[in-house]
Amino acid sequence: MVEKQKLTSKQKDVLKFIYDAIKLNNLPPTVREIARYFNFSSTGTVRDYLKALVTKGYIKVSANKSRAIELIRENLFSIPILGNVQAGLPTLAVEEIEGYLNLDSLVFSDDSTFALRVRGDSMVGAGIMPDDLVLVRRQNIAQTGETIVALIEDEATVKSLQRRNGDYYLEPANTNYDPILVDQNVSIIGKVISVVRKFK
Amino acid sequence: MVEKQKLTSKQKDVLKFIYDAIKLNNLPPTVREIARYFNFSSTGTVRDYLKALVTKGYIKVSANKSRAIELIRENLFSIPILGNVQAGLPTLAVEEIEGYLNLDSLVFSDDSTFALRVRGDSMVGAGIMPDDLVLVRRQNIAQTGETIVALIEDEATVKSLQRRNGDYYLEPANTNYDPILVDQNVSIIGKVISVVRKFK
DNA sequence: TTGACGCCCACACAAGCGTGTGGTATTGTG
DNA sequence: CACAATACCACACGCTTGTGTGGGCGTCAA
Repeated sequence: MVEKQKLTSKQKDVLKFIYDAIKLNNLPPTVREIARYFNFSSTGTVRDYLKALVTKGYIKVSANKSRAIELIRENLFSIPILGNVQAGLPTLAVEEIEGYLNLDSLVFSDDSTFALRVRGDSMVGAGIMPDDLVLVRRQNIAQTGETIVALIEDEATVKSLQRRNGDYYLEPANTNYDPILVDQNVSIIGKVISVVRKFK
Repeated sequence: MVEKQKLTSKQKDVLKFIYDAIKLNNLPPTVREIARYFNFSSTGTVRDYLKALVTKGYIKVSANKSRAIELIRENLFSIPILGNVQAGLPTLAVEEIEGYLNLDSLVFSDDSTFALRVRGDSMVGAGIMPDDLVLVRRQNIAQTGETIVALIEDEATVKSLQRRNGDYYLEPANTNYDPILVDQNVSIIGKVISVVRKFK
């Protein structure tokens, strides 16, 4: 990792303005927008600041592109997954980051993906609780062991697909319920690709 | 709830390109960059697409500003929640939609939100399984009954905060484990706001 | 005292850019 | 059938934009 050099307070001001613009407007400022804000009568002044911020490792600018100021930091669209958490830290330490939670596949889902609110407790053993939301990709086949959504006489249910003695069963994860034989009354709607639970 | 208008597949392509540009380069594309990517020989074509995306409520553009394309997150990052599922439908019927799963809070988060991979089975009773990801909002206080992340001697753990006889306890949701008294060795890191589990 | 650096300025230029104004063709709906 | 929407096109206008080239003044370490 490149050592970051110290900024002067004015350079910090400029960086903060750029940072705020990106956060608030989702759009980096132009050279002239920066100049206007700081009452610089010359765009060259801004260029000097940007150059300083670049050489000190705080931003990245692409040549000949408008608004092409990039903050050197992690992506806005993902959430860091922490490997471990340390005490008393107000912000995150970079070294702790194990990866990033990427919800891309959900964001640009086509019509074949939907969410279903879980009713009943037949899958609590698999950590799928009542009122959880399961994300389902529509498909009418599934593999053994997968968690699926099936339709039993017009009722949607979330179960695990299992095979025993050549027959397929919808198996609950709760000993209070019995497995259901997959026959012509049962159709597979889709496969559960994710479980999401929100707390207030 | 505002009805979300459908996009054509080409419009979706354009929207995805914009989304990718913002995500990858942290910079919305210019009209001509979009035209170049799709081999449009006219910028007017792009304007037509942008206009369609605006009127359908997916983006917002500011006049006379370069790259001023903004994603409207509520629409982009949501998935329909179905109240019930009907048999044999290749696509979704609008009447079924109970609401929208908004992943906004997950996708766009500030620095105070992070994800933590759950280790151990102490919360399986609450549907929080090993290897699940919990989304945590940093805060050092919590209310009784909330699921929290606490630090016990430098080890992060997910538990339910409970109160008994004037004392606070970190209570597991697994009878194999005992509650832990909240004393000076225990500090609250944050509150679990969501649980996400992904299936391959 | 030389030079690097921070912090400003003026002016100019070519390319970049959003927008305006006009088209054509196809498709689906009332 | 008319009409709207979609999906493109050409061309031009004028503002916007990053960049080039030049300068000045002050500070601080070598």
